Amino acid sequence: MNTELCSVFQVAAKLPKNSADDTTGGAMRADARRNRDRLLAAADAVFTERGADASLNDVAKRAEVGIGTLYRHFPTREALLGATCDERFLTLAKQSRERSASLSSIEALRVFLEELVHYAGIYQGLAASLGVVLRSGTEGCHATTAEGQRLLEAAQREGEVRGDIRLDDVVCMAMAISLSAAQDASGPKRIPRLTGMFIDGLRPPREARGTRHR
Amino acid sequence: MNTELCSVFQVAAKLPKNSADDTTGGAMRADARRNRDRLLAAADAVFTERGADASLNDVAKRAEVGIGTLYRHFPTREALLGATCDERFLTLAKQSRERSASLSSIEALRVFLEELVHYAGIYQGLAASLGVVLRSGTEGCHATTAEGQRLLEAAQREGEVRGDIRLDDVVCMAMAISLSAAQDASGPKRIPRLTGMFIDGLRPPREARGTRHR
DNA sequence: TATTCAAGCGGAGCAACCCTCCGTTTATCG
DNA sequence: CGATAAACGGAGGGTTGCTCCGCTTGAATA
Repeated sequence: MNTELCSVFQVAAKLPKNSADDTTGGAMRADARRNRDRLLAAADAVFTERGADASLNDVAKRAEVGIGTLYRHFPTREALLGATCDERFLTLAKQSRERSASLSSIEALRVFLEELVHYAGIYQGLAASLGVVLRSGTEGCHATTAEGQRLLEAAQREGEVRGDIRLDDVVCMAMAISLSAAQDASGPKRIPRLTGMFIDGLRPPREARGTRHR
Repeated sequence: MNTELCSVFQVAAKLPKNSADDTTGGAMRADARRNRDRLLAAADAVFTERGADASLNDVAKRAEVGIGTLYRHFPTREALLGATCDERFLTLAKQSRERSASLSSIEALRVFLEELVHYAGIYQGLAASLGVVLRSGTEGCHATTAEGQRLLEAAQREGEVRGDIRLDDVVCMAMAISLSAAQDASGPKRIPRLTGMFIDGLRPPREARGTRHR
């Protein structure tokens, strides 16, 4: 069915209480917590190595955990993928917030887009569902979209980006760039150039540009 | 021509002689031709119904043909997908050639991209493998990539598109737009805007633009 | 510390799918 | 009408997804 691509992360809500690094004073048994963490680490390794559709048996094996345990913690592949990426998106958002203070609005947006492209490429095949992923509502994804929205609006307020651009459009760009970069060995080297190019495309006609730089 | 273009046609050789509607005075046995046609019809039906990653056993069953026969005619899912889309891509290329005579180079490229996005959506989930499908080597896929290359080079010659853009990049844009549009109900309406946005990103900085218009 | 039991574990096992291999059938040609 | 090579078909081996259920164990309680 088509749901493979689109359903990524929809299931987010069903996950166990505590996120990977938790601290939500969990009612979770110690061995369960341990296994969950091992699974997340193993999943990250395996997905990195073999792509987002690697065998879940491999993940369980690498975690030295029964396959049943994997499915109890993460009822679907999407749930596992979601939990695995969530942390990363959390740090993406956080780092962007810190960094943006010392950058111009358009430059902050550019770096954000570039980072998004990188994150979309951490697992082979993840880029294709990036849009849905970000809409999943998990903590990290929510933080990332909120940050992107913030940067976009700031750039628009300053007249550095056309007013009719939406965050979805930026996400779509990230998908395209990531897909393009994944095609051949020289891809990664082209990311900054492609990113800069498309950010340029977002700018308004020169005569109408910039309340700040004028 | 440049090596980039070559990558688009790499796999071309492996397919059977005659394309879907053939007329290449085939050395193909009558039963083979018949089965091939039935397979194409069945594949189109099944892919339409269940998406581009439907079971190939189902396709064979619907065609009332052994699974071995399916694989002999179409060694990979992409080959089958490519052959199934072949006619459509053929018309895409043809219409683009006709249309482009009365359009500016950049506008012709924009419409081509938009059309490509539409074609990528005929089967649910086809967009995800659009790049591979276009490389399947069927006549229509070849015609479409050739046409895209032609439009791209024309726009570049006129200084309307940056020289370092490759056809692969354009295909990736189509994939991203199609995937993005497939994500929600309002998607299709956003296709023209997204397409325009990407085309804008392809243009060179304004001061360096256009040998023709000025 | 000993007892208790639900939460958690693990992996056998079934179903679905992909794809190959090879014995059988048959279209075509002389 | 043979002869023969092309084409057929589906059994079968390998992989993966996911469930189910008997066994293990953490930790609450006394």
